[in-house]
Amino acid sequence: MTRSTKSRATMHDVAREANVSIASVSRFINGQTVREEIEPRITQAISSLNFKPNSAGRALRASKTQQICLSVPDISNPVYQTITKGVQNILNKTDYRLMLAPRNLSVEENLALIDSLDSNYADGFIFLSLVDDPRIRKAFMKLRIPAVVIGNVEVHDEVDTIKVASGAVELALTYLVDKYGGNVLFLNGPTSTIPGRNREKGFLEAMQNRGIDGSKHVVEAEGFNVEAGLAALGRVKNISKYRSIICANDLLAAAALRFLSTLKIEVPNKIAVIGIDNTDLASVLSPALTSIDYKSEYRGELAAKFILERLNDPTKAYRKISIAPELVERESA
Amino acid sequence: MTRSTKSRATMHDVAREANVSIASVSRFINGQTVREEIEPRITQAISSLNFKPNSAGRALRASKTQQICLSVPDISNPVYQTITKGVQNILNKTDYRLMLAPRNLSVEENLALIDSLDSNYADGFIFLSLVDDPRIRKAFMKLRIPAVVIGNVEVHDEVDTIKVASGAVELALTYLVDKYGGNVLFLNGPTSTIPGRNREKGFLEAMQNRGIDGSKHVVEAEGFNVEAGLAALGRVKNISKYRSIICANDLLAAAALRFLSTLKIEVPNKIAVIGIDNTDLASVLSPALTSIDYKSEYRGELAAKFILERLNDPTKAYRKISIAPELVERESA
DNA sequence: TAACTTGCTGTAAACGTTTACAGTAGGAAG
DNA sequence: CTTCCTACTGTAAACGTTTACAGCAAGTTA
Repeated sequence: MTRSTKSRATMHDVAREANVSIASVSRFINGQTVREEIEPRITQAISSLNFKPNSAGRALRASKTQQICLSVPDISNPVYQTITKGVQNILNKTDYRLMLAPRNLSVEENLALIDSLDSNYADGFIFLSLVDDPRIRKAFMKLRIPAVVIGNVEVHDEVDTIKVASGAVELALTYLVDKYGGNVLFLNGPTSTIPGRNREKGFLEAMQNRGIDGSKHVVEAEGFNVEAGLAALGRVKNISKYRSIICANDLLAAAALRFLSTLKIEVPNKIAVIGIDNTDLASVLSPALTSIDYKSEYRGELAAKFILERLNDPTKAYRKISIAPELVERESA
Repeated sequence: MTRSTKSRATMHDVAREANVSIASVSRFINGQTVREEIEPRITQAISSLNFKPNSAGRALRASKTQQICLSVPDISNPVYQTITKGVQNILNKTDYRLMLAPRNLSVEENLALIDSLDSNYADGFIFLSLVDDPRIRKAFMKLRIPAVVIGNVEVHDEVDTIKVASGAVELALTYLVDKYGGNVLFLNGPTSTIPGRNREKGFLEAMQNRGIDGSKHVVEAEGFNVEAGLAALGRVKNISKYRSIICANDLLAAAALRFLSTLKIEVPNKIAVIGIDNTDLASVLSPALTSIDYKSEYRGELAAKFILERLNDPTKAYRKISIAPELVERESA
């Protein structure tokens, strides 16, 4: 059992076998009409030689790689998996391929990534970042391929952007206050990240609107993950004075559920918990997590659509989309 | 604010600016030694022209794309995310890029994927599949690039393979029987999949060894996910007669935890639960899930390493690795 | 009939690299 | 002095496509 070894057939071979010019073969493959008589000859030659067009040749000549680069900050966070899934949903229907950029990028690594896109290995770029930096802004200006930005990182105006409208925390707070009263703890992620800053701002404003100084009711985890969440909750003195907890993402909410379950504090009877993102995780946890839906799969789909549309028509006006978050009620609140 | 628009500098431009031949530029870029005098001239020209080598040109001439294609069946399953992460861990240290193939592939779509790899858009292929089929076997024979297979899908011998040694279920069963006695339910995924078949076989044999007919204690979910798991458990009559549940993966275990929590059956006091895969999910759930570690991140890393090593040295002997599963004790058992 | 138009064809020139090859300069060895 | 070697250089030919262009046959119009 040995793998076939003879070298690949090229378009020239197909042309010779079908007794037509290489140009006709190319045109046929790319869907242009050719003389009716030669069509079957080409088809036959292609299949008998098992010809597959060479991507590099195509890419070089046509300056199109048929690849889209997606950069997600952290593949361990289910929200990015869901976004990736959305992107795939769309790309898989086309003949574009998905390239996954490295994750966990520092500012410098982000710069290197954006820079490297100048090497023409992708036709479009979907960018997410937890961090914001003037240098990233600057690097984006030099980018020669169309880009879509998901999230609140600021770059220049000539990109499509997809944000989630502010007010997610307000939404959660309204729900909780109506149902359980005003005694609410906010479990945030690191404020060194964009979502951390925004969600904290959302919480403080929402509390402000109710005449409460929210800053005394915030605890900040060192990461958007379970471990950091548990550690942060451990620092809260007398947690049972709270009636509900808003968590800045679903992983932190999972931490809250574990923390409370360890203390035998019933959810939602004693303390209610609400997450943000509404990832797949929400319905996996027990009790199932009430969460603010950030429509991540949809945002991924939208990003992919925007890129494809712009590749089709580069003159299109740039779109700045804002998605409305929505509360999805399950068991935890 | 407008993106720079003039066309990219090529190696010719760099050569002209540095007043050397294009060959010298190429050699310098690829790390060969050049005359000491011209080195700074090239460096200077590259940075002043902001030159980045064109991937397509390189790929075409050198028949190397610097891309590895990874095919995972289902991005929603945390085990595949973890494998992906492992692959990234290794590739990100090199100048290879990661391509993510479409997910949820039927046999036909798998065939098309394997076939398409003939288009030279990737230098190597890491293959995982839930399904097995003689046609896949056949398609693999024609594959012209090195491949690594993760899992138990059978192809030809000229690939590196990474399996998990059988005995995972035996491991779980021994642990449970020792601790809680022999009253064990097995919550399996679909037996139309390779893991479903293997894990059921493992359970039946392990029970057999203890003189028990395991087949009466198996319930099969229609998918490896929470919803299917809940539905399957709903079909079990009088679940409280069991003292423990082995679940064929962590998602099914999450389903079990939710199911039991709804019925107010305490875990592990009344019924213990054990999962398989030991994904990130295990430590997110509450109670934290005891699970059989399949070392997915490591398997991903290994797969990437194998591919890279083979690309460096195609004559290397093919490796058939078997990883020993390991029980990781947490709270649920 | 002539002059256009339509619809297709093949030739040949790109696209931006890498690399085989021949050439050269300078030093070492005889 | 010649010969040989070492270490580098530039020229030019690939790699496999797409596509501008000119050519041609057949059909349409006047």
